[in-house]
Amino acid sequence: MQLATWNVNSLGVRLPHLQQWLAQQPVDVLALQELKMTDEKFPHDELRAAGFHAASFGQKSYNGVALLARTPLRDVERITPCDGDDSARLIAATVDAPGGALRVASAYFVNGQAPGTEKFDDKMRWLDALHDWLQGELARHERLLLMGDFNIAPQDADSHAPAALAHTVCHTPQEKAHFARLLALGMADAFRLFDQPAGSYTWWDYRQASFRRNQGLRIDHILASRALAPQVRACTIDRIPRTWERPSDHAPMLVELA
DNA sequence: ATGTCGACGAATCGTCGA
Repeated sequence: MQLATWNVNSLGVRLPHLQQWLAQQPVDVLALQELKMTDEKFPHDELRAAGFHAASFGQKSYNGVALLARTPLRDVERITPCDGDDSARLIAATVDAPGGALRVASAYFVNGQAPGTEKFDDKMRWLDALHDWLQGELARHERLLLMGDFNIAPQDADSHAPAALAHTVCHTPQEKAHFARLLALGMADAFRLFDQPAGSYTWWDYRQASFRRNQGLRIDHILASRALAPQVRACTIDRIPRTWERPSDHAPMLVELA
């Protein structure tokens, strides 16, 4: 069974990319982020034609997440974990899987702009709230995958310039501590269950020819619960869609479950 | 610091967010 996560940076613009990718990629479940559209505009017909059931949690202009699956999505929840923040950043659903039902979530974490800004403080609060939601969700669903754009590069190996960028967004000790707290709930960073090539990233800035120079960050992640981690067979990043015309700035990450 | 994108409103660019 193959699952994946992809920040498409506007589904309106990237639907053709998504269709092309799905046509050549045997994924069973896909978590999407940054739809940048309302649920009314979500392309259910096109995705049904591609063979997928879908549930979206969209909003105008910004944010927006979705889950796609070849089998029906059950018990869909659209979650705003942080009091006072109604942005569409988290959706969860249950899907059938070989080893039993699987709870999957697609998350678009607050970006945070820069340490010291109000938006960074918002990010810290949202991360706290996400932690508490995940703790509860794990109590309800032993077999759980949290997939999405975390906007955190958890280790030095996850940044092309860990020293120079140490005090910038996605790199700060506070953000890394939040990532560690999520792992401490019993989650495994699926990508790091395996030996990986150096310079493995999921996001490259559109500016400064960052992709060509592989100046990226690994900020998109798939976390597997304790019960599920032993079934993870592989975790990879597909850089190919980042080479296409008018690409998303993020590449998809895939995980294979036994 | 930012050379790039994308959405939006009210322009055919400025502003915000990433």
